[in-house]
Amino acid sequence: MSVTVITLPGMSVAVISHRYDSFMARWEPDSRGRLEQAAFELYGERGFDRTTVAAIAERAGVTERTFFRHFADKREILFAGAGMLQDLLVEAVHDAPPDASPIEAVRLALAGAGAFFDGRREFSRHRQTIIVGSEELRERELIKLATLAAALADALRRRGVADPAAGLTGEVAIAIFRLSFESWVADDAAATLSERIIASFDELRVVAAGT
Amino acid sequence: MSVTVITLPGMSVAVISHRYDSFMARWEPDSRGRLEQAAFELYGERGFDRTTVAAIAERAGVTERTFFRHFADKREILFAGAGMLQDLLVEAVHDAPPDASPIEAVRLALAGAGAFFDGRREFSRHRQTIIVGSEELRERELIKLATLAAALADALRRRGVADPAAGLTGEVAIAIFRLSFESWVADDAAATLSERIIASFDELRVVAAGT
DNA sequence: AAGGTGATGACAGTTACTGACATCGGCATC
DNA sequence: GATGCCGATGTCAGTAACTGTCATCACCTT
Repeated sequence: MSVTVITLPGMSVAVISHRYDSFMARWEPDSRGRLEQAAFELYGERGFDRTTVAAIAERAGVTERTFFRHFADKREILFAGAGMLQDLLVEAVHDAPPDASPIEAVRLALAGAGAFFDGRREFSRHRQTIIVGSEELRERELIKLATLAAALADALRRRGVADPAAGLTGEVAIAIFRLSFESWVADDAAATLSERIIASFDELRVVAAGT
Repeated sequence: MSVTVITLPGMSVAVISHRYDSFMARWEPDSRGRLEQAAFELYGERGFDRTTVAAIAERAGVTERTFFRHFADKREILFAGAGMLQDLLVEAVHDAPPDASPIEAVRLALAGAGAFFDGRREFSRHRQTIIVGSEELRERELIKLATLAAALADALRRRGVADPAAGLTGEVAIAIFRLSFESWVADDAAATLSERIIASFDELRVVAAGT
């Protein structure tokens, strides 16, 4: 049997190709996926702080030790998909038209990523509710975004963007993503994430000019 | 005897006015200051991760329990002064000329705060070395800065700045502060923090215009 | 059939943090 | 100057997040 787990921010799809195992394996397959689901449920039910790793492991039918073999710590289970978003954005920056300015390159990348989230609004909202309910989780979210900003800056440097501009553009891009994302999950208004991102870039131009 | 502790980011000065106590108090005074110093030393010697709270408490001559009465957790001891920087900046934004644009207001505030740090470069460098050496500490630093960004945005709203602009300006200001601070502690070049901050705002105008 | 491998369990140990209660100098009040 | 409250600390037991180490055993390779 082969198990392929596709993980996106907070969401994982386990593609289990049941080659119809001769009989039964020693353990239920996809313990990692079960852990993710159990954690997501429990964090939603009781909140992150009042959920123990023991409870997650129990619901998933494994031991605590197995939890820590799959996830570095109790928070990381909610961010397992962050690497994928980063790859997506870095690639999009890399693939932007060669003559696009730095800000234009990240604008295109973020708008593209926004489209990805637009189909997952309810899920994103649930996840965001969990995260904002815990200081620890917000810390982890911030460091993931900071890493992302650094990766974007690197992608820009590989496009030939010089250094004060590359770092600054990366940081600004992430700030815009964060603000747009927050307003998108908080509002019930119709605007999509992509639209909000694009509007934020316009707003940035106005704000930055006002000196 | 009266003990006044003046705390700045990572640095605390205990002003002990020895009114020459009748005799000796029950414990050595300023346990909080001794804890800060012990922690700072040990984090520098062994790194944050390999320093236990027990070791800090022992060097400071108190019990572990006392550590946690003064500081919420092992990281917070390095950030006890963050509130002061925030008050400084918020006040500076509040006091900016009424006709200053949002970006101009935060620019003035940050440049002023930069001047404050300029006299503490070696100390800032030491502290920064400790922080970048630990993922946990970087997380804490990021959430402190995010809080600061929110406080700046609030200060701008009180100046009458409308909402997409206020939030965005706050975030951008903090991004600039962070980048400038990092380059200031990393470089040996002569430029002061304030100068770097001002240069970053100029850079921002150029970057943001390039759409 | 033999042996290697990978995912898991079992279990003991460390460390961060919390709650509850005891202690006792200093100070205000009487 | 005796009484009593207060605030900072100590003491101690407990919880929960992690880590290191070794055992187990279905599966795969040879």
